[in-house]
Amino acid sequence: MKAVELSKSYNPKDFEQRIYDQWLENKAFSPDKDGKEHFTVVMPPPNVTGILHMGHALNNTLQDIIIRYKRMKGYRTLWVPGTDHAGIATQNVVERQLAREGKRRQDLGREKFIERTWQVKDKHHEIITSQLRKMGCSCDWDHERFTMDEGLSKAVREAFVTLYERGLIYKGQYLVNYCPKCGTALADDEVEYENMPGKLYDVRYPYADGSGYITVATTRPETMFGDVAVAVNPEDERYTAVVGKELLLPLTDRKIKIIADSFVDKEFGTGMVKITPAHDPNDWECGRRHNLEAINLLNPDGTLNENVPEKYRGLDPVAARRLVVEDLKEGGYLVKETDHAHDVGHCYRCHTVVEPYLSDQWFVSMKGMAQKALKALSDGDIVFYPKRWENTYIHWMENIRDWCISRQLWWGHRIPVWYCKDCGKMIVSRTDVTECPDCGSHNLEQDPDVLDTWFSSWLWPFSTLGWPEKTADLDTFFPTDTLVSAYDIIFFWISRMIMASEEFMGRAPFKDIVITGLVRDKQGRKMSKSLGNGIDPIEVIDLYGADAMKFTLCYLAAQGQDVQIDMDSFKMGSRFANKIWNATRFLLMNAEGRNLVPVTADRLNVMDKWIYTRFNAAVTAIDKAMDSYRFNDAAQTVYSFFWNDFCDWYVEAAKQRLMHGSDEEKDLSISIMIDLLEKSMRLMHPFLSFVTEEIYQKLPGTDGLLISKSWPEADLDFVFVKEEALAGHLQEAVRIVRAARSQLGIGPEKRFSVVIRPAEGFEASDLFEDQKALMASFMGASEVIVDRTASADVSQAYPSGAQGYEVFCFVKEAIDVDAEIRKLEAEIAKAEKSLEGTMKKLNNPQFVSNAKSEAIEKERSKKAEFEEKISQSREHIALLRKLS
RNA sequence: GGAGGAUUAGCUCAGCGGGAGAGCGCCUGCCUUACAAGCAGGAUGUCACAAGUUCAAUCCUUGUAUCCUCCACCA
Repeated sequence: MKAVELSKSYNPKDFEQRIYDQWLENKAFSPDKDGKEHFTVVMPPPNVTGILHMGHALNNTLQDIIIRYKRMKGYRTLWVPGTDHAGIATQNVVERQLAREGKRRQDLGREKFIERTWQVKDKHHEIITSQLRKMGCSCDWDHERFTMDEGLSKAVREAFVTLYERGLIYKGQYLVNYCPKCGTALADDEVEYENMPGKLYDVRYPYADGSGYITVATTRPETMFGDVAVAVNPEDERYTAVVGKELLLPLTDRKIKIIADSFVDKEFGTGMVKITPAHDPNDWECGRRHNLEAINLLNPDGTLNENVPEKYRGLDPVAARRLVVEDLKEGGYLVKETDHAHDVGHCYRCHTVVEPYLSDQWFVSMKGMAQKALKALSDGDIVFYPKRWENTYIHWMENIRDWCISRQLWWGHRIPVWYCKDCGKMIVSRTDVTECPDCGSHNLEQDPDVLDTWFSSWLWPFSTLGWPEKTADLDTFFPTDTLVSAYDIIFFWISRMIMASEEFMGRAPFKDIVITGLVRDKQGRKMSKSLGNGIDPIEVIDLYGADAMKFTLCYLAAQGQDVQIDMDSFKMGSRFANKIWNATRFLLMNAEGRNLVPVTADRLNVMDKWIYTRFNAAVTAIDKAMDSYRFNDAAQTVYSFFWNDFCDWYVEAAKQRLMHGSDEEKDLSISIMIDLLEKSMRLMHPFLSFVTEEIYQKLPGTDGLLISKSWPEADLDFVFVKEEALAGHLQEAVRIVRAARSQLGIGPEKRFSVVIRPAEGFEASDLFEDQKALMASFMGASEVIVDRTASADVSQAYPSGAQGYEVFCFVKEAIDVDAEIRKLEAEIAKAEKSLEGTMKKLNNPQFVSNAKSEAIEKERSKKAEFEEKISQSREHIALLRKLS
């Protein structure tokens, strides 16, 4: 045959782009119409605010590996790609742009602002999808979705209106987390708490009747203008007498009462708490229990409003606090200030301090949905990998609170609610409303707010497949199978998808939930834009290639543990890809002019049988690893099979036959290796997609694309347990001689003869005899003699050995006798120590009666081994002594 | 306050109830007609600490220490 010649070095840039285009042209990512079962993965949609980072690379690598594996296994695989409009985050990006131009969003107006945001979306979308292509993601672009495209917008409305009709969505005035900078409400889990230094102020509130005063402790004195009561614990005997008395609120002329409420901690501060319902969640609850008014002190921009005395109006809370403290001090109200570190909520997008803020918002009632979501887990409909995340999920679901879904933003899905400005009617509708159904007025106004971003992404597993329409896709590919995500969005996204799916589809959206770790830098810090410690996947691809990146990430992705990497980490994948390239290059060179023949079991020698056995073991191990999402195990198996077994041992051994064999032997040898290479490409394709595809297409006898070929299922006809063990002995003998050579400082150019003396009944004696030539070449020996009777003059040689045989290297002149004797003595000491441990076990009657029989058997063989080692070494010492 | 994770070679990390592993780094020798991004050989560990369970513990249990993450509360 005429073989293709590979370029001298591995250069992924030469083919990665071309291969990806080829996959696209051949529609290789489309679900195969004839497959057996479906297998669906939906990609967690990246935000269109930025570009993909290493975390995305890890996620998408694992998804791609799963998808490619399942595709080769014959499933109808669909991987749905897409992006998320990312409400606040994207709006912030645009607002920052505007700020640089000295403008605010109000200067543009809603329509123009949204238009501009779409441009930002388009730009980032372009970058993100090109990154995914460069990574080699085999997602079906025909199924790509965006959370704000037409179909998904329809799904959002359907979900909103349906929930409203089911009484699960309501509107009301509540205390919500509010970011003054973003100008919008936030959900509870969008607030990040950070411990900050602060002060605790003890403030005197005088009794209204002038009979003295009480002292309250507060960290936020500026909110005192919203105080409507002071609370004490009903069981606090210190204060039972004063409950009900009136106080005069300092700096104002307002009177408030002392009330009793059990939420007050007697131990904290003075045991007296000022109640400010509009500015503290606990106070809000307390106020509701006691029917107290809530006085809102804040404007939407976070400054103090007309409900505070004039001199404080318009100030931001920090400035107001300073002034209030000053005035309290002056009025003699401030008793003391103490340092008090406490957690302060910050906006998860812009990191501004979040204020509790009283406002009209829309909420989803969550308790009922959480119950169903919990049941999905307990029924085994969903399974977390690793399992420990189930606790996190359960805890969150059991403590769930209603979800604030309205956002005072412009970028997002407009809330599908209209208000009639004439009769005041509220209309919740799936379609746009232009006429009031009650009074017929056309004077309608849509709710100005948009929905939380997650209100669209929680529908992702079915909205992307066409819901609420009954589409063929939905019918075929839903429910999806595996979701791969990092743990930081279990609450935001995963939990809510499960709830939405249970609510709207009546079942879980996916079965397996694979939680990956976070990607960190070498200092263990999370990679982030602000720290500037992120690694751009494209940089990695440019330097090492996509396969190097994929393989390295997979190799490091152990069981949801965080991975710490830097640019150099990817060398490992790069070296491996290079190794594959070069092994192929060598084999193709040797295939030149040869006839490829069918490989049948009866024509195989012991090394052939060994490598086929190893191959099948690798297949089995990878199947097992993939079934439990142990990606690193799979990657390690691939690596050690191809590099250590195939290249280092098998191909090296085959060189003998290739160089010195008959034509027939050469044909057989190269045929076997090409066969194994072809199978290896299939085995490795999920992990190193580009280089395996490129090579596969150049192998003789292949046609079509590797991506669409079948997985190399384990072949029991090519598993040879006995030969595997025999080949192991051969390798060991080779290692012994190589080690001796290295230790004695004998260069590779120096040849010497080797005598192997097998013990009686040693199982590999015949093999050694048969494979003398091969062993000699591995050992660099001038000749190998297998001599059962030790007729050679062994006393002139360097002695060594293993269980079952001894090895004598005829290199008398190189031996430092004293050093070698010391070494052997050390080995004897070590073996004696091991023997002691083994004997302790074997002499222990409880071990013999309780331990598993394999364990006992193993100890017995260890005993024999150690004993042989000791006696062998003693003999060798004696031999060495004769030399000096 | 609650929950979870980590602690194994110089570094990054696998692993496992029965003789301690990988990659990188390091040392020695090799450009052996695929690959120096390579080949061969080698050194390095009280598997955090302490108790317990077990015939047997790096692995299971409990406690301790250090580090990290999440949740809740914080007047």
